[in-house]
Amino acid sequence: MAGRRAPRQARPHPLNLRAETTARYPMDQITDTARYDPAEAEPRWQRAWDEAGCFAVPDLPDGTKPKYYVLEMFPYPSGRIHMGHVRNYTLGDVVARYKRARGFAVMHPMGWDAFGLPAENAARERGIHPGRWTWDNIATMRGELKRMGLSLDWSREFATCDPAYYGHQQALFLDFLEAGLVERKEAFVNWDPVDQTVLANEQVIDGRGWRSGAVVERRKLSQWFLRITRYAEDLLAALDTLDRWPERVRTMQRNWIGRSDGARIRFRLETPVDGHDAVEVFTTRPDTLFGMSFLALSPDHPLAAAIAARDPAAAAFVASCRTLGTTEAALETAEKRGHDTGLRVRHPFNGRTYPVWIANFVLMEYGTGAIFGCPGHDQRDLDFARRYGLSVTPVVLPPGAEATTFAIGDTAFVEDGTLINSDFLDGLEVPAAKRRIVEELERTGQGTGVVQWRLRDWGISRQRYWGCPIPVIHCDACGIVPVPKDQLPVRLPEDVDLARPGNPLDHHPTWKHVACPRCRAPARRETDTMDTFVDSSWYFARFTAPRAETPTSRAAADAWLPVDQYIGGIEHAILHLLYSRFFARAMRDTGHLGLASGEPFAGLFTQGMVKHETYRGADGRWLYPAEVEKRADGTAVHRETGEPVTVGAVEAMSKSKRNTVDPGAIIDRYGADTARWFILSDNPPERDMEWTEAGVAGAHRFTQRVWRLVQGALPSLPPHGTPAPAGFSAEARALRRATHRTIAAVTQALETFAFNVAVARLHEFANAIADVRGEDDDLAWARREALEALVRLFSPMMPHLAEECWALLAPGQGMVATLPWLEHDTTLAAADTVTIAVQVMGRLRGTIEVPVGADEAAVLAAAEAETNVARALAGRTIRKRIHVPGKIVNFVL
RNA sequence: GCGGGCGUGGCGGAACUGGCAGACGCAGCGGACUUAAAAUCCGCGUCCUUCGGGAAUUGUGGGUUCGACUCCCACCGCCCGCACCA
Repeated sequence: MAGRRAPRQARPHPLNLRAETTARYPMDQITDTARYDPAEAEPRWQRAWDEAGCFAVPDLPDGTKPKYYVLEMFPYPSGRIHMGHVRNYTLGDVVARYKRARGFAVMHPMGWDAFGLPAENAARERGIHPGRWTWDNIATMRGELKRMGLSLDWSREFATCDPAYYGHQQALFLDFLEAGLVERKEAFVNWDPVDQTVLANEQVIDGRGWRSGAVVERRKLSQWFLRITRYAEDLLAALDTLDRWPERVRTMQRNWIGRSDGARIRFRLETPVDGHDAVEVFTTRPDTLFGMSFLALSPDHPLAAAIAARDPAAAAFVASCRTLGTTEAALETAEKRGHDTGLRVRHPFNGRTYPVWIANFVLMEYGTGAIFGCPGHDQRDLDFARRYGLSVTPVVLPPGAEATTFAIGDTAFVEDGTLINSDFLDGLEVPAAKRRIVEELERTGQGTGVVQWRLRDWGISRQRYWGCPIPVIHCDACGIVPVPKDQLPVRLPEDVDLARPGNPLDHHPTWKHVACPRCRAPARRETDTMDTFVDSSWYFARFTAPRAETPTSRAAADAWLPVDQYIGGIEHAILHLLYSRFFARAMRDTGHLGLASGEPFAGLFTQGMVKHETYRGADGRWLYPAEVEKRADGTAVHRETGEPVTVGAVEAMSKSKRNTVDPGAIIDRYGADTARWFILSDNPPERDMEWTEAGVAGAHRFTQRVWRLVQGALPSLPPHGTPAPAGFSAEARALRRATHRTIAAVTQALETFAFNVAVARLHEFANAIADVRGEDDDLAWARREALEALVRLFSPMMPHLAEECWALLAPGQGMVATLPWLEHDTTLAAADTVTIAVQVMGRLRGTIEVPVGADEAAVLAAAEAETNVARALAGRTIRKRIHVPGKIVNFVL
């Protein structure tokens, strides 16, 4: 999932391989044996965590600890992990490790979003079976993820392409079918006539298929739909309860669901056509009904089809609209065009008739596929009316305008005002006019007030091989027959021909031919597979009991759900998250979950992209960062050839621009902790970050600095667990204050996803520890306290280094991964004295150091006495003295 | 067009509930250590300075306040999402 729409990472360039690059990095030339060696230490600690089972949790928690479910969007197994994955999983791992230390039973699983088109493309291009390609990629990527030291419960791992997973998905489908949540209906699709397949909207580029280049047709096909619209009201309303979701994601979902309040109005046709004697339109502006000038049908409207059947000109017009494609972009750029059918409809109230047009800008998918045109108060209708010379009557008067002189030019008036030229609505304001006319329409049986949704049912049919088969059978006698549950999973056949265009399951020689489960007559399997978004719509529930015999184990699901913290890319703000919200409700209503709220993700965090500078060689070709050497003078050259390199813009890492950095190469060179620390330190995690070599090197310096700090201090430290001395010097008290303030600050930062702030506080703390030089017993004790705190505070971010330091500081005292989080001591964090800023007329003139809780008179006296302040005050009268205890003094003259 | 968000040094960014703007890191410059380099450590935002300090500065203009990065109004710029949605 993560990475399906996001830019995909490149295959590693040969230059990224370890043997090629590490020799250039200076750290390998260093002979200092005291250096921390992540390549040796990290795998060792990963084994230790694994053997101790630190991160495994049972399906049914024992109830001694509160639960916390951390989930990152699971990856699509595209080949190798990329920096986007590293960022995503690092963020989740910090949360998981922190919450574990805070005493929660933490569920933190990982799996694979393993169905999808790239596997079929790879099969075609390289002759590898999609399953083989996918499982190989999973093996590679699992190894790469394990090297990151993530605190995952790997015993829960699964891949969605495994029949052990998708069989349960088929069972869910059958339950949804029985509950009336699945529907088979005709729908328009993007049809590629060369590849003979349905294309997703994003696979249509400029009206052509992305692979074949053929002009895409709009074709009506029978498709399977999940009835997400049944939950539209709840999916919208419940957004208000998701207070730990980003506001913009909620806004995007609101727009997507798109509630609009309006009316349906019936217009009688003067001459019935083929059984149609009326047209129903939807409008949000029933108040403008008296400003009507025409009625327009979508080219896909049934009445348009009926007209086209009799009228070649109409048929030609409808056909020309079809070739435009269904992408929003294609519709947007299209000019408004129409065809006058010659038919007329009668107005519900004024007795007049108006022409019926077929117009290319009217969408069949929204409302009723027909509109009434009011050019005075709708820009689209106005454009259309001007083009075809249709009448324009203003019926809403802008505030302050004069009814006798007001006229519409090239801009429709779409705001509120007072109704004119509108019979019984005259004089009413727009909201009142809307209410009044709906009453009138309902009273006369010509219309009704309705709520219209933009959200459409979810078409899940895909004519693809590498997806979950839809478990139904088509029988000529019995119709659509569900596959009996005891025959699940319906497995994909292994032997397929992907070279032929069209649906591989459909032209498989034997697979689809089965006996009808009901009447035993020869029948055919459904050959469509499900949209891969289905796979990712319930995986979070399956993780709670990944080996259960049924899709979920109710006890496990109810114990662990909802996910407390979900983390992933903003590119899934609408579809994946909306589909999952729908699935949680549908699963609840079919008994698979107890989740009363229907909300699968209580908290959501969307991380930013990872970007990098781009480089071009002398010949204009893109170069990988690993091929480029930055010179001290700021110029860049090719490492091998020495030719100059042009440094371009910082852009999202992408294969096509080759501005990718291979995580494996970074771990080889610096270790996982360095990569994690850099990713967390650079900027706030919701923003896009720039990956820079200098930044990684800086992060790596810090790991070595910490190691030196601990090693250097070790000989002079009292043993772990030594009781505190009776008293502390001022210097020792200051260090302890720094320790306890840092505990408080880092805790606060981790709670609020301000990981970059946590990193900054830990830098400061390390500086503070290094600044303290004395050897007295009390100071040594405070230094141990500080170093132990430092290590434990950075442990969620650099877990391996933390273990390695902890083993030095407290040998035989267990692993940091199993230690509780530190609590700060408010008393120790409190200062004895405080620095107060002294202002004169709001300008800073000096600072004074006063005891905490000093009385106001003393503080003011000290402030006035400060030399620089005194000079500023000399010869002036103080009119007012402001004193904010512990903060500031301000003298007003 | 509608909706959401953001503007702070050369760069990424920090700043609690309105109280010392620029923490921390990166880059750059200077210094220490070294035969030298790397590594490491120290110092440095701008302008003026009589070296005490002073002035300007958080996109722009106004306002509230003893005091504004923070609150209010107007404007400018950038980013993201949606859109013939009737």
